Amino acid sequence: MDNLPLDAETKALEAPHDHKDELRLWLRLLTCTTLVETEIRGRLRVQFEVTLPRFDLMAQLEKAPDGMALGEVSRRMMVSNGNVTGLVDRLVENGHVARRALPADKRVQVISLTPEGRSEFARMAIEHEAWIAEMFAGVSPRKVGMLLDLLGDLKRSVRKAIEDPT
Amino acid sequence: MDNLPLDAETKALEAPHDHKDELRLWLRLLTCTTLVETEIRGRLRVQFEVTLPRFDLMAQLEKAPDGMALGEVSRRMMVSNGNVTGLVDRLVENGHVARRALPADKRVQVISLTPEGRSEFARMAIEHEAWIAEMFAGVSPRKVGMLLDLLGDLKRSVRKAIEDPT
DNA sequence: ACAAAATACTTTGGATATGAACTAATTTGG
DNA sequence: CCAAATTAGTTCATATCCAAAGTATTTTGT
Repeated sequence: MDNLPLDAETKALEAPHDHKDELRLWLRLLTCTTLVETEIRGRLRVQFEVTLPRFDLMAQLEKAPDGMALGEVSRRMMVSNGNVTGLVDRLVENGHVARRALPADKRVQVISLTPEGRSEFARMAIEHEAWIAEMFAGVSPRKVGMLLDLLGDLKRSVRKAIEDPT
Repeated sequence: MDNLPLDAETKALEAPHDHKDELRLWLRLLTCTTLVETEIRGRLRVQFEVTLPRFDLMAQLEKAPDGMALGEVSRRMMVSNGNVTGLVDRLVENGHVARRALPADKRVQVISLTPEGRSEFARMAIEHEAWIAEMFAGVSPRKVGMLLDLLGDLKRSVRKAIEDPT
């Protein structure tokens, strides 16, 4: 009934683990993200009367002083084009963002922070960084470094699985 | 102009790092989560015509054979009460979930999977686990274990920061 | 007992989000 | 050149999502 040696060898070679740990890891990753995101969302709303998606969009623009095409924003934020259109509409309306058509290619809308948007973002970004530091304070710098590395591996793995036809 | 020894000691004692790594870690965490979430959402839609929030809710109910109060679902999913109300409405409508009032406390709505909901979820859960395994395949089991530990630390740190008045 | 506080959920109004269909502008192939 | 394909955004319908206000029910304090 039992031919243990063969089984053991098969086991060792074929790495039979059942992926429960991977599933647990995914759920834990999601929990961490949701916890941080919910807290940040609330603080941004209370202290700056801004939503998280708007803050994220402004953060993208801060890194591009010469402005950025909507499609580029959409790719970087990993959200749909239609989503960005609406987000930008509201940010233009409240004066944080300016949009201009590119003369060379009239399909392209380039957006950038207005001076008011830039200074408002600067205020928010300082607080935002402090909030993250506070929430991550219980993890040593060494462990933060390890997490950066390991999540880098994870990111590569996920991207590969998504892009490859398999 | 420079009293280096003092500065150096102060530096060492007061942990002078500037939290840039923590910020990078947060952004990387968010990227990983978004990548996985977007892919899972798409596959659930194409292969099972179900949305991710509905899948998540059904996953909660699967773990509670005797049903669960709406508030408990809301807490576990970390979403608002009103959100759950609408989600359950639609899941009841399509026959995956049943709701009943608790006789002992008429405020409480207990929901549970219907037989159809349970078998449909079983089909989806098998695929779902395989998708995660596929996406995480590039990370060794050892690193998966390390990530589980480190994200456990992170989760505790974030929870502490959120709950404590500081 | 019973008014006040707390609890469980629903409703409401507004902001995200998506995918698909659509419009306008540019590139490409022949 | 110019029709066909591509590209960049917008619009549309629908589904989340939240915070705040509202409703019904139960518990509490006295």
